[in-house]
Amino acid sequence: MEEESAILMLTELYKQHPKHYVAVDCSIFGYEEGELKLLLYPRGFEPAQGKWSLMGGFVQEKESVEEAARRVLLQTTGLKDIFLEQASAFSKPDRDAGARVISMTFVALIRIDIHDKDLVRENGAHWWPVTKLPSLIFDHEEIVANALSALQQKASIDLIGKELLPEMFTLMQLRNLYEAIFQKTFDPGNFRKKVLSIGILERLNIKNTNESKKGAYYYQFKPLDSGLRSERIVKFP
Amino acid sequence: MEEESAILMLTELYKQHPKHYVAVDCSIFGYEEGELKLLLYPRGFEPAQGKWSLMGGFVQEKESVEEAARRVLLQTTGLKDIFLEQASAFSKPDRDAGARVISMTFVALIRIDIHDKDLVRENGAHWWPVTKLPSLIFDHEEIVANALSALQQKASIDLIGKELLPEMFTLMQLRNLYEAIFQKTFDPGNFRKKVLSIGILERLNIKNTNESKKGAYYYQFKPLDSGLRSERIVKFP
DNA sequence: CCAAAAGTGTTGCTTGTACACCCATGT
DNA sequence: ACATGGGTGTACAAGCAACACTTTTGG
Repeated sequence: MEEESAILMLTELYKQHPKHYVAVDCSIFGYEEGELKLLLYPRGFEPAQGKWSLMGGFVQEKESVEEAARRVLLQTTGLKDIFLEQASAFSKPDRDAGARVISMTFVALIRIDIHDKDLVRENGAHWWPVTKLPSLIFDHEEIVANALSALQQKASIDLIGKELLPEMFTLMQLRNLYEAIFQKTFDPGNFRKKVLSIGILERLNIKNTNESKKGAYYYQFKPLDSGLRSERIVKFP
Repeated sequence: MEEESAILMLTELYKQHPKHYVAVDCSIFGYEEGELKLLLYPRGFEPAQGKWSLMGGFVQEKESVEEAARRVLLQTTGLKDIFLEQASAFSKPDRDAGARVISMTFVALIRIDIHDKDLVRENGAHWWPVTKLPSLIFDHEEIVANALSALQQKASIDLIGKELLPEMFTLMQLRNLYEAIFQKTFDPGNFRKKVLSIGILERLNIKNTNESKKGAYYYQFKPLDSGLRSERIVKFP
């Protein structure tokens, strides 16, 4: 009773303060045809018709911002269990033309080879190479720049690829992914040695003979439960 | 006109969604007597009376979350122009007993030697060594853990100290700060060489003779405008 | 045969790390 | 005199970058 009335008082205290719309905006990255790509949606209505936009949505009453972001991703790509990480909050009072909206932004990594292409097409969405992005709505260009540098940061600490590449991949494919993320080339020999030295890749006895004459072994990430996955890279680029 | 009515429609669209209280919670770090300390406020009322809490406040209509955080910091420490950086958002629907509150958290670094001690005392606040923190309200312990690792991350990329130490400091003082942040010792000789090799410190012709028999030169951070401050450390700990 | 990628090896440079060592001085 | 921190030097190991070289095979 004591306790309950105390909470009531607290609730009263809060009422002096304004409430806000809270949104999530997701920078959804994928990798295809040697390029890092971003999933964008066209705006069908004014203001800013014709401009492109990150996928987003509003945070509802009984969900955390992460849950809201996962809901949005499921709705738009049909995928559960994808990599999702908080980036920065964007909150300038006038950042959205419609109303004051505080946006929590996320970085999502998706395997383009398994997402629901029909669902994406249905929404009019399009995968844009990050090197040739169109003009974006509101402050979304700033959000994307922020997401990209968060992605680079992550890629230089952890070996990513599980989230963006197919189950099996060659070391050249992994290197091309890293070159797409950092927009620079890596020495093939050194890249191979560094990546293998981490010890989280497993060579399969299958070769890819499409992309080279000699044929390159496929690799996969060791299963998470298979004992020792040290996981850490000290520094990448 | 076209434009205005379009914005009206947009505003209508937003109205389907709930609004939320948005708060900022600041992990305010300082350095004193060889220890890294966190500024905490006692809760004078139920629920959770007697527990301690981070300094926070609600985001108002016409301010960004950063502006809200700066406002809170000014109110509680009397300091403007302090280092402030976003950490993570915390948003579980039931994280606050009073109501559903979404909290954006920040890391703030302040120089204990110049903050307004009276103002802090007035609020009943207390500087706690991070190694001996009391029990905190709600999810604030999780927020602090997150802030601490963000601080370590930052300290390993940039040379911090300007934000926490007095204008002039000896290299031992700087090393002690880093030892407090990482909770490990650093080799004095190696630390000195590494830090000086960055080239952003300037030796003064003044010696500190209090803390050692021989006396140690004071250093300061080179003024920002003095040409080349490369600023980057590759990796610290 | 030749181009192109796969895969391995070598070498030199930079960095980190663990120390040893002398210096200055207050107690 | 000696303990304490200041400051410099050295020696070894680890990691990285540049690049040479061999292998394989489709065109």
